[in-house]
Amino acid sequence: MNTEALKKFRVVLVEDHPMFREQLAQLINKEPGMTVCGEADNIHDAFQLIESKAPDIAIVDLTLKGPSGLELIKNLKAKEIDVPVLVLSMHDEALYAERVLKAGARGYITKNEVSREVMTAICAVLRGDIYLPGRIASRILESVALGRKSENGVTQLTDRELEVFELIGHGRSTREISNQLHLGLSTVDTYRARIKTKLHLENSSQLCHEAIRWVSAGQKASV
Amino acid sequence: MNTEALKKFRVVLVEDHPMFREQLAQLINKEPGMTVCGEADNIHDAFQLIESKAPDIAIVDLTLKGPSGLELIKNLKAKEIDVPVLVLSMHDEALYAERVLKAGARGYITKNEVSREVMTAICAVLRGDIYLPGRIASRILESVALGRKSENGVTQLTDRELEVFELIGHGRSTREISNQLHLGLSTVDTYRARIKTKLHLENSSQLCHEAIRWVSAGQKASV
DNA sequence: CGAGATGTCGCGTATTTCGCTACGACCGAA
DNA sequence: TTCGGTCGTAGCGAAATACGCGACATCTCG
Repeated sequence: MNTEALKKFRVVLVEDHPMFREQLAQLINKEPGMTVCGEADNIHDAFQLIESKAPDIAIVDLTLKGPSGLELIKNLKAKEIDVPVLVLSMHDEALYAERVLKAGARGYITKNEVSREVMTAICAVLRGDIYLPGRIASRILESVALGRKSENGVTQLTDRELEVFELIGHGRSTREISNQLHLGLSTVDTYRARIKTKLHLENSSQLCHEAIRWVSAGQKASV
Repeated sequence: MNTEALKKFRVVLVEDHPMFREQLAQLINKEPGMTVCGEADNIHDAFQLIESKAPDIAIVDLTLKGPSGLELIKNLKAKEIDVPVLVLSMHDEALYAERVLKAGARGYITKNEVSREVMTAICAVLRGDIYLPGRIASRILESVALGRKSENGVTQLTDRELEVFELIGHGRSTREISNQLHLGLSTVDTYRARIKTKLHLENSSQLCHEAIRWVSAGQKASV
């Protein structure tokens, strides 16, 4: 409207559901102090966009077609492009939150939030804060309180554990793994248990789930 | 605006992502000839809502927490509640479109559409037409034309089986699935068995593996 | 040296899987 | 209309697996 409105916060959206992106853009543009300065639906375009526009904040969906938003965050960090990232995810899981935070994101919200929550998060991140909904924050803090030495995720697995983890990710059963690795059944079982502990997984379904995601993500995810 | 606007089309929304629902509601209410007359985030509430309000159209998300939107459509049909349903799905696959159409829905669009496309679909369904984006329509016709013998795997799963398959793909255990779907444990077990047979899978590890592959591939483009 | 991490394994119980059976509803072909 | 097939639902019992606990030998690092 007037000249003083020039100093709006500039936002980049990275989200591959056009409809969702559109509405998110609308939500942001409606806000007097903000404006969407670019949109992308894959990490390649997103990277270039962020590099060229240097926005005040990037809102990134975690599950894009192609490489996930996590990659984008890591790439940005690797290239030392210092833009605060707010992750918008479909997954209501502390595990993902931890990873993206570790990768350098400044906030993690899910698509289950109402838009007010989203604005709150955006503002917090713009202010320089880190934003996490209480539900997820408490789960993360819990695991930290339980004596976690920084390193989250797969990095803290021992060689053997990782080996087993990857075989699980390839759809092998415990028995098959024990044969393939010439180990006792119970040994593999122990590894499974330890992996579950380290990765904060509840049961074997989740273990399987994470292992497969890990494997098909091509390992390059979290070095 | 004026009195003649009284005869607005009344819309019910069934969608469990608050943010998305909110924006969708706004989109509809912004339209002069339409108004949102109710919202629900699960099929139980949705059913009662639709029964009591008798809207001119229901826009239903396919993937809700609990039983899927497909169930809702079937229930409505079973009770002979005759409201046109427009399905809004995350999946860009003819597979789902076919199923919901067969169940009685009058339209199928994905969250990949821009909002104008959504309005187009709503209007078409209100007019009594069946609406399908060309991309999906052609794929359906194609498979019909091909006589349908090809049946590559997942296609031949029944609705229920597919539902279970997807939940497995999200890392849910059999127990969790039975709770979520309000089925007996053994029922879910039967579905697992049938899925394994149809997909030629040896054991639960492979089932899990395939399910997760399917789910994570399903969000992106398709065949 | 001693504490802790790692690789290896077993045991007993709780849970899950798996193969089989079953049954009503529905649907299409004979 | 009857027969055979599919679908959704569910139970049962045996076998397999998961899970929590403990154990012990190395190895490594402070």
